[in-house]
Amino acid sequence: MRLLLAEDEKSLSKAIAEILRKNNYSVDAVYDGEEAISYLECGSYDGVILDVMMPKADGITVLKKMRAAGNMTPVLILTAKSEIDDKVLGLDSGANDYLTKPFAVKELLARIRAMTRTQSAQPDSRLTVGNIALDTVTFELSSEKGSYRLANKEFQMMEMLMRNPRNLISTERFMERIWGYDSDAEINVVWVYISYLRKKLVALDANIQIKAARNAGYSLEEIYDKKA
Amino acid sequence: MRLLLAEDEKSLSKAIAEILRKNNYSVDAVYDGEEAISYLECGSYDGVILDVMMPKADGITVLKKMRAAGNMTPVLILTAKSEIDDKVLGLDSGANDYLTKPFAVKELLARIRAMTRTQSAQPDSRLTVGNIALDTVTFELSSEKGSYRLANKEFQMMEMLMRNPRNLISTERFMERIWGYDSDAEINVVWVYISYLRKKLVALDANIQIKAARNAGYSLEEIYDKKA
DNA sequence: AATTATTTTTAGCTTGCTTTAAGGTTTATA
DNA sequence: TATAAACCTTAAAGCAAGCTAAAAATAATT
Repeated sequence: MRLLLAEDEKSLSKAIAEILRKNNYSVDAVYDGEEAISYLECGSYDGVILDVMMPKADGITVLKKMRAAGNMTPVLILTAKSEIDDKVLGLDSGANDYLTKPFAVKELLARIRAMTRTQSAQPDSRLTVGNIALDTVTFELSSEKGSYRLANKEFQMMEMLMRNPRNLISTERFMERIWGYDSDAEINVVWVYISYLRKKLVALDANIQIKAARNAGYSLEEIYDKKA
Repeated sequence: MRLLLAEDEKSLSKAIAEILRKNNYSVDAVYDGEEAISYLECGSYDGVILDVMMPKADGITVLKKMRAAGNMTPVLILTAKSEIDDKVLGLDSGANDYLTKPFAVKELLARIRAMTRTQSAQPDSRLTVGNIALDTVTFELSSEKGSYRLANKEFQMMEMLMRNPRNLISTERFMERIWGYDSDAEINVVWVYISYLRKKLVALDANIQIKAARNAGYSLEEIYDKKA
């Protein structure tokens, strides 16, 4: 599940991002409204968390822009003020929910779950590329040959790959998304998981493979000449 | 007994939800009309409590939509105004009962009991999965081997599992549904009840089991290879 | 008030996911 | 073709999630 977090206060942003990652979300963190807008233009997210007070473009502006552009991704507004005006403004502009700071972590998680469940639960429960399917609910990677229940990190890596087939994803991007910007894990860990995934793909007799592009990253490609 | 509570005023919603949970209902709380509609689409409830004044879609609209979709779950309308017009409007649209705010807790409970008794008592008095049955009236979990009377929390956990066999239910979802998301109980408590239930299932010689998916949740699965 | 039933916490244990480490392989470049 | 850097693979150590028994706390009954 992919989330965009737009919150300018760094320490709060880091704390939230870490919590979300611990709860198996892939998080992109941005620190101002303009950044948020440009991230929303390229990436596809399952949910967006917007602070109201941000430099360059406030949360409501970002929200209005994305709705105007036809982006219906569910949005949770964060606001320090609990004034009715702000709430109404947010909801009128197309927010799905709001939360006033300070908030309980549990409540944030519950609201994100509710928001993403209601809006998008059904459509992308299964990702398929080639003869391989990934169930985003049960974490099962399967083909007609059988299936594996993926572990967490493994799943997130495969999810990123399968959501962008043929697209190059850099090692740093994996690290940033899944482990977080300031994680002290070695880059090596990505290689290890790539290796695990490849082994499973072979066992599943997949007609797709994870191709490495030296110095650039990885991409999911179809196999045309299975010489077996 | 599963209820959907749609009430946008947070503090009131929390209070009602807590009271209902204390009275052995499983409560899903939502805070606007759209959420209510999408919850009604997926879940199956024994009763619905709808506030009239809500953002995005008011209670009457929600009610009309669900009736139009053929959903005959009993509905109790909550309204702050005591005007006849509102009441009539609600009942005309297919509500089973109404209550004007403020109301006495006892009255709310009595009305919910009455409403659910008349309309839906019959259909799902027994849930069965595999060789195991759960009586939702007497709280008895049974097989041909014998039966246990489950305690409250135990029952609610088993009910959630048996209503969605093979489906993954996250630990947080259990917490949210049964304890409420603002409960301060440790997540641990879910593990404890899972353990109790498993022990009983084994004693009942069940051909179903509760499977854990690390970091994801639990699911009720059939056992194919009982090696005994 | 005492007993019993239920719910929650505690704590030690087990399991298996995650990460590191270490040695191997490939590819680019001198 | 030698070297280095990037990448691959496996095994094992480290660590967190989950399990369970038992005790403590709370609620319901007698």
